[in-house]
Amino acid sequence: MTEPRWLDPLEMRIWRGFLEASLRVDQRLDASLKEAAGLTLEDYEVLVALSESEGRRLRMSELSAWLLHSQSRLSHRIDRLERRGLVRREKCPEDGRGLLAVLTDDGFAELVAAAPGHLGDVRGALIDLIEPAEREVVANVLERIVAANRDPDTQTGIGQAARS
Amino acid sequence: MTEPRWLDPLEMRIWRGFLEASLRVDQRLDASLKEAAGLTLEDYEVLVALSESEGRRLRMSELSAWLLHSQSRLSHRIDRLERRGLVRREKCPEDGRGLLAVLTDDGFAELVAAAPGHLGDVRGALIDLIEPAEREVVANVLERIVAANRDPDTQTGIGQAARS
DNA sequence: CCGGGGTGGTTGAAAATTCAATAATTGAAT
DNA sequence: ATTCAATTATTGAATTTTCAACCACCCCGG
Repeated sequence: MTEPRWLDPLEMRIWRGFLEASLRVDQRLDASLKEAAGLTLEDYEVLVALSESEGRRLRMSELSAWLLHSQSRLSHRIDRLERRGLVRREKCPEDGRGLLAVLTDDGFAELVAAAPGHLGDVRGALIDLIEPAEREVVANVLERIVAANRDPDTQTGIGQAARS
Repeated sequence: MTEPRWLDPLEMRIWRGFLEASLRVDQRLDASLKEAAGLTLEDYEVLVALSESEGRRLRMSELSAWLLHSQSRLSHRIDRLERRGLVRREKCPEDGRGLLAVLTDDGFAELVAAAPGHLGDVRGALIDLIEPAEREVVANVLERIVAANRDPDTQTGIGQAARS
């Protein structure tokens, strides 16, 4: 109950900026992708993950972990992509419980068609806005944030972990 | 049309880091807030916006613009908050079309109760991870990103924005 | 071989979001 | 006054996400 240390102006700029930048970049990329290719940014990420994997296939559980989504959410999403013919499910040979999401040729083709435009959006919305001299700092900060917020919840003194 | 310039390793670290950091920070704050106060991060943002406004009230349209949400989405969200008694609607005296979302005393109390814990989370998940020497750069970059992705018009010229 | 405990994934219903259509009001032009 | 276009917000249906229950299979100990 002690008086919390409030955010000073610089900290507030970072916090608000982070929140708004995330939203805006996401909204812009999503809208652009949807209009140009009929794909959600999430759909696109699914296709990317599969296309970069051995045999263009991935276990459902690995894919959901990579996407930072629940298995249920992924399952429904794959349903929709499968209905559109961009992905199909295959039984996992090594583990009878498992399923593989496999990128179809159609799916790969849609990815290839969408990629250049999307790449341009990523540059326009984010990358080209960061000066070369700033890039190393930004990359390091982002990676530190990712690491600190990775699942192993028992994070280093999060200041207020003592509140079951 | 031309061969797209792919992302180099540093650019890729930034892009991936940005995407993952956004998701992780959001998920963590949302989970923490939900557990500690029964509020979504979005609910919380609604209460904050109202609490900081004249008379703790705001036009629906202003609120939705501030939150970067559609009016429909806000309307449904206010339905839920109103059902819980944290917010109520009032007719706008100056414009018969308008409605004001007004923060109730209960709503303000919940905000006050949730704020210290949330503030700690924001520090733990984001602010404290950025070295003092890095902060100015980070704030500037984020604000540049926000500005470049603000609604005005679809800066279709993906190549690059205005070169000053 | 059999029985548990744990993992991988799906399912369906509930909750939230999006999308298109609608109603009410304003401001401006006729 | 009256009409017309634009603005404000809500509504309900379709889509998507979340949540909890569930099934099938793996692994391991008896």
